[in-house]
Amino acid sequence: MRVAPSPTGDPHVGTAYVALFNKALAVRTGGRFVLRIEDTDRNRYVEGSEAMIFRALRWLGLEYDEGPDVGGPYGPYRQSERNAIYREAVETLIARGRAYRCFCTPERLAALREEQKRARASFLGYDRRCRDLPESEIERLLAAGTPHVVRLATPTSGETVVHDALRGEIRFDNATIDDQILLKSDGFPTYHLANVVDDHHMRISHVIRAEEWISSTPKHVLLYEAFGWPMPVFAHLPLLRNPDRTKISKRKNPVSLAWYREHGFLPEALRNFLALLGHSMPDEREVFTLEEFFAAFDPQRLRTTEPIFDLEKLRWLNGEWIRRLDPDELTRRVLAFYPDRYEPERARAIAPLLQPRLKTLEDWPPLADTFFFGCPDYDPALLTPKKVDRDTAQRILEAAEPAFAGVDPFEPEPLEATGRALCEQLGLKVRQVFMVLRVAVLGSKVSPPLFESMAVLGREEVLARLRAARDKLARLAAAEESTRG
RNA sequence: GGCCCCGUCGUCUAGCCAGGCCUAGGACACCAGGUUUUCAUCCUGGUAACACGGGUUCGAAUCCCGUCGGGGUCACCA
Repeated sequence: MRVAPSPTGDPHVGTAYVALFNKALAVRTGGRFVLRIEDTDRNRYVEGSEAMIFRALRWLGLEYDEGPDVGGPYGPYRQSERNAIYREAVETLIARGRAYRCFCTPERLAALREEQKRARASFLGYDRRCRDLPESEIERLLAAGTPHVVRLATPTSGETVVHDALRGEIRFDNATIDDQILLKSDGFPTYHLANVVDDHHMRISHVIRAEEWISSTPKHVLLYEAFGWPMPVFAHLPLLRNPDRTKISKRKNPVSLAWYREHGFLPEALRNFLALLGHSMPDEREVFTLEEFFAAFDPQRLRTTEPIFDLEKLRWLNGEWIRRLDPDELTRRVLAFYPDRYEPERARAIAPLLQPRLKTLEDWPPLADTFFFGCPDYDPALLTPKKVDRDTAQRILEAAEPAFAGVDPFEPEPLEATGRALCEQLGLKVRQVFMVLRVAVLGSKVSPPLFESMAVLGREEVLARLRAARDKLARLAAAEESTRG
């Protein structure tokens, strides 16, 4: 089993999806999971993206048994380093008459394509002009150093049958199969050749890849046959979709694995979510670990209908995973996510308070910052919520200061007792009083539980904020007074 | 357009292979209620689907055919 991404930019969520199921089957069957870098297109090569692929797969916990940076018995695992193998393979094919050299220029091919399109030809593809070039002509062109490619000589009649483990037999009329280019004029192989040759040499038993490859699979079958190699098992996973059901794409949906990491998604949640798309657990469980997934993975339970990547459900799942984290672990994740921003001990203290309130790690700062960087400069109007006029708010704040000053120990239970006594004393509703205190102490109408928060802040800080709130209210009153006057 | 794949609530899915247990179950989202100190968590309930048409059968979401719909692919990219 293998995953074979191209180093052409940010590692793609589809790569992780395919990797996950390949790895799952490897784990289930005791096979090996291989990472191969398909870097045969020098134009699309992006510096550094290979390292990003390594990192992304490890981040998700999809370690590979063989790969460019871990080695293995069938390396090298980078196609750009395997050119001699492909050239030899191509020579074999030519010698057997299953491939041929083509000297047509890209310009001629483009013109050909144009013409076929204009004529609404049912077959779009190479017209095989070079397929039966006389030996002498080939010699002459070769001697002249004419650039050329090597093409697969597909049968012109009959049909090629692809056995897809998920979809059964898929039949293709050979007349509709193009004479695919195998070796480009720059000497690099195309995907089709390199993929087949490498899968064979690397002992890949199951080719599990995305649905978009179905239509080129007959070419691969033809290649295996031409080489006389045993056929691997093919299985095509459904393509991940945008909300409009088109193939998942950058414009319509985040596809970069780094994006998910950088936006506070947990690897546990992302891989759990991916596993949910296209495969179901026998007991219909939706939240499960990688290990549980591997243990329960059953190729029979793979689906072929194309799933829409629902970010909302991912966010829900991420929240589930955050809630499952041990508070110590949540703290570690947060500190790693926001390096050097939060004091660790206090972060640990509020972690259990914020835990049920986070969907992603990005939800942390708005709730947490008030515990680290002082009370935010909130709108004084927040101190007079519904059913609380200014005088009442003033009374609450004035009474709160001495009341909380005397609480000892400064912990949630006694603080709450004091808070409730205060309500009684003022003859006000808990709801009203607590909201005013919440805004005064935390600077927001939305916060973790009030008294737990106060305990974390400490007596001095709480009293200071209470005083500041009182001043704020007084200034507001004065301002209104002068406006009126 | 040719070829190919796919079609159960808005979304992810169970059920389909081995037809009756399905007045189609679960989850997300949404709506309503409850707990609560705000928000969230948590709990309860609700709306909501077998694309359509034939056929086979005592009986079809499940098997067959067709239609329609969606998607993929047709590069010296993978």
